[in-house]
Amino acid sequence: MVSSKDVAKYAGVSQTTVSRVLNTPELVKPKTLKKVMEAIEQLNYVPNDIARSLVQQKTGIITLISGPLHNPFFVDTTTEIVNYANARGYKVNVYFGTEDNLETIYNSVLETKVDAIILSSIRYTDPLFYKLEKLEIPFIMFNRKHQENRHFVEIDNIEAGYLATNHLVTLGHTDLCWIGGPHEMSTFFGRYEGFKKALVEAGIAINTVPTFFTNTSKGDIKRVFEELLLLSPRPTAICAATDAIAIEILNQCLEQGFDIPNDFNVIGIDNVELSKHRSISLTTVGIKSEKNLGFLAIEKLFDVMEKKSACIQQTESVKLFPRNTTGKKMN
Amino acid sequence: MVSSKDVAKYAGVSQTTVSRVLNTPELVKPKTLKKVMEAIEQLNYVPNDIARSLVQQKTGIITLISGPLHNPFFVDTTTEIVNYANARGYKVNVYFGTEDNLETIYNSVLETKVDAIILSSIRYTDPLFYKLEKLEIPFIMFNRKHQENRHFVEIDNIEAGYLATNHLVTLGHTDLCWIGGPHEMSTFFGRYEGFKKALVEAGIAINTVPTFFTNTSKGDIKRVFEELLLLSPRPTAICAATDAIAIEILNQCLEQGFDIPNDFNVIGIDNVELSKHRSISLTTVGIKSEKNLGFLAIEKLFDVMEKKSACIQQTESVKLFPRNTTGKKMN
DNA sequence: TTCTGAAATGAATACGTAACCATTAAAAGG
DNA sequence: CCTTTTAATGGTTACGTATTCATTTCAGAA
Repeated sequence: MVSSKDVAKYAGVSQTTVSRVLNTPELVKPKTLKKVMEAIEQLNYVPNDIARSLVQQKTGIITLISGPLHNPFFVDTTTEIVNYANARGYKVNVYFGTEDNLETIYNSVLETKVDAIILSSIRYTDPLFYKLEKLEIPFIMFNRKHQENRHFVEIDNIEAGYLATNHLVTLGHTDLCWIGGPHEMSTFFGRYEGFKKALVEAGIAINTVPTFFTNTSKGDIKRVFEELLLLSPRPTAICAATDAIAIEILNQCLEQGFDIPNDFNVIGIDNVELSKHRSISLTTVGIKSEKNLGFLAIEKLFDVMEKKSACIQQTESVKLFPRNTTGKKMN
Repeated sequence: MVSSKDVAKYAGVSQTTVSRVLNTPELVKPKTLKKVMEAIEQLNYVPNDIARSLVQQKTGIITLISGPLHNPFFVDTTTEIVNYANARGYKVNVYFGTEDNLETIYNSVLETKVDAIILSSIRYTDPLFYKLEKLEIPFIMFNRKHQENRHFVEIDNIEAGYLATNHLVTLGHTDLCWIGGPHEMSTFFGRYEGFKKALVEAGIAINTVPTFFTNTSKGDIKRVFEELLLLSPRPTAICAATDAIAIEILNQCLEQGFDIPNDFNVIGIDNVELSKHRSISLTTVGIKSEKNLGFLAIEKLFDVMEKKSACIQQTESVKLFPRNTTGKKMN
């Protein structure tokens, strides 16, 4: 491998000068500059970014721990995060966390020198949070947040759950049901709180309403839907905690020959890009901002990296996006 | 930052011994081992992977240059590639290439020390290929290939185009049309060749068949669809070069109030996960293997990294996946 | 007890760069 | 022409690890 020393020797200058040519060319005489540039060209020299990282104590890498891409929410956020970071000259180490591999990922990440970390997969009481704080590098959580209430960008989950549920109530549904995920995640917890709040307001007794707290894999949701079909009275409206769940419920409904929204109303939360596709056209609740949560988070993360902010605590307001999976209840 | 030297001092041993504790613990006396382990614990020492990379000349990083995730094909492949590499202990630097940023990405990648590169965005005559060969690190292209015909995993694009077209012909369609992308990409080129081959066999004159070669952004496809609606005779069957195109065509059809498959038959190529969703249920042609192209490629890349293979040249066979966007032509 | 070989440890160095400090060359001022 | 600045360059070191080679320690055999 050809190093800056080789270039220096070839050009008849010191390694220091070669370094200067690359980093502060205005400090080197035009004639020497040319000489060195030619040597670089001749020898096909490429600076070693690892060595640079070592001496500068900065890697130019950001770690992203995302949820899996079969959840369309993470398709949207990963896109924004990676593209934004790249545009700012950073590389992005991407991980897709699931139940199984999360511990492994955390260990790997904690042993890797990076300039910042952005993650979504954290649980409300996750000990990882404290390890991240110990690392003393900027980090931010998007979507989910931690009980310590620091370093996060989220949507107003309670309001989101409330708006979604309220929409169904307003359409005349009284037989609702809830399909959510584990309450160790702040998103599922908050959205369910909103669900209950809307039920109370509507005068519906919470204990009469079927609720499912499930893992969010296809198989799990399929099982939930099968259970749901056995309920009596059968719900006419399904409130899903995320678009990902809602979209898989749609899949199951169609699979079984049901008609949406006539047999079931379905509403989600997140307003993912895919929900806008005319084949899906999912009614949902999502962030008011034009930018998605991933974008907002990475933007804020850079603020922290540049010391413009110290600690991010941001909750974005939400609104309803009515589409074709919900409609006035027929009798 | 606490280094192995600090640990050494604290434990009263040499830095060499600390290094041994981490890498070859069987070579160090149990008593010393314990002493050092405790020091590591006490000082909260984490090895610096950058320094390690520098001395070992290997980074544990693989670069992935993928297409954008709004193309569902890359959702599937990115998932497999990242997860496989992670499982094998590698980190993955992810880039999403588009027309605009590809040059920038290439430059960044060429200046970054990594252990291997996997990419899909290459053009048939892309000079990048030669630069990659010069780097002398393992690399592989998936989906698209380069004119040099080395280092790739692809599907049989000609056969794919042929099967898709033939399916429409068999259903009784005579007014076909083709929507593809720029022919500098081997995928689009090959699939169109298959399209023509099937037309010839069906006795349809190629010059009577409308063809669109477009960029694959939503806006571009919308424009194409609007043009298509003005054609006379209006095509009854649309052959899209990729599922991504097909799915956006579906979106446009529904947007305009058309019914699928009655007003238009639509077929894609790639058999992406999303095409299986019941709301989409896209007829398509895809790889016969259970594994997707991304998985096959990353697997092969590891073979190369481990010197099990020198140069990959793999073309996977394909088959038809009939679903609900095509059907017998009604009169 | 002494010798021999293996086991355990340490000292020095390399990896390739940027940064700091020292030095030389050139330009400006009297 | 000499002095004083300023521009341009070079020598040396630090970053934190793994590796190579040399040295010490120790157990077992003679």
